[in-house]
Amino acid sequence: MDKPVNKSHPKATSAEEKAKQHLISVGLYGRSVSIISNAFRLTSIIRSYAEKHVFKEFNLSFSGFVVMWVLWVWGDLETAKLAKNAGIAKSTLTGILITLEKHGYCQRLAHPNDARRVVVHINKAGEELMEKVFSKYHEIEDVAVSDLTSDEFETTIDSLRTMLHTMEEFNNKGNS
Amino acid sequence: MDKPVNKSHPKATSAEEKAKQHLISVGLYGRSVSIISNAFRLTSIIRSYAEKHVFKEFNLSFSGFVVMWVLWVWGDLETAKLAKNAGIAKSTLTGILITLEKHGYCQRLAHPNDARRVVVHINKAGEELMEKVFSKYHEIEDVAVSDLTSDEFETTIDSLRTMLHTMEEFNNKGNS
DNA sequence: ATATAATCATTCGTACCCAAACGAAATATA
DNA sequence: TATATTTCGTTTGGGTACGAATGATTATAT
Repeated sequence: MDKPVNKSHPKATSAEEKAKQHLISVGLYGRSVSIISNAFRLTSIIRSYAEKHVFKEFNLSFSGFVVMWVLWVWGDLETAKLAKNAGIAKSTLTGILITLEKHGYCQRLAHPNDARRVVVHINKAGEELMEKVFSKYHEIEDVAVSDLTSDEFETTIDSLRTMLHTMEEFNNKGNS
Repeated sequence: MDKPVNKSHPKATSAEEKAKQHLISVGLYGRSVSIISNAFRLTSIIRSYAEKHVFKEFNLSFSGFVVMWVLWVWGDLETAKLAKNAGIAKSTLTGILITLEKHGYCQRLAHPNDARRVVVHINKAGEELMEKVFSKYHEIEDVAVSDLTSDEFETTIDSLRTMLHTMEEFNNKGNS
């Protein structure tokens, strides 16, 4: 799967190079641009590809997939935790759950002790869905990393975890 | 800015570990999950942080920022190219341009030779906006990479470029 | 020259997305 | 035991987000 260690550096896309030149001209260029904006470009492409070639046939949006993914991994969850883990606002979740329930993938249940709360339960159809959809989606992930060397692969896993950790802490400081 | 070379491997978040265990239990775990889903989590956090702490005060959505960014870097552009470079559908761009024009950041001009086409021009107010907004946004990018070692930094730039290139080619094969 | 086809941006319908306002229910205070 | 206060999910309103249909304009064929 992984390539051997020696490899030349990949060239920047024309968009990346154009942006760099412009930023230099206005005195705002910094190297972190190359990491973060390429991360955005990459996730954007993977997302739209998955939406078109995997999720569409199951009447699933990307966010619908993420919500189902969280339910699949964590099991029954209250809406507040579900929204947080899925990275969306709880008001957004309401609409997504309506869509998911319509297709029978999950259902809202009353909380046994607290009539304000709602527990979301993944249905049998939802579990069967996720086994099919995730394995198809995962094929795309495998394609995305298929040209990385072993060293790049391992280092990039570490880097993304580190950046994620840094931003989560940075984010929490502003909300406390 | 960059850290020295020696560093321990960062731990996976509880969400990543939980997901891994579940995927192993259903026989669907692959290592690429750790890269791509963490990339999604990272960009999602950066995006929402920037929306809340940078873009909001300028009446700018994330997509509005990206559209302005493309105009800023490339100069006047026809709508089709603008949408493609911004990574959104043409029909989406129409609504975003209405919002951006309302705030005076850009304007639509008639194409000199072809009455069907529309050229989007960045206004003076738009350029001044971008110098302010981009430098603030860029501070977030710098925070995100601030805990990477020099080696991680350089390798991750290469990895992201390679993955981007792989996915762009993969994407083009399906559309030809 | 006139009909047909290709090519534009926009509109439409449906779904997502958030913050703020809302109403119901649980808890704290008196 | 009233009555605030807090804590829930949902609704609302403005703004994306997409594919498909639309209508206007240009290019091409006959």
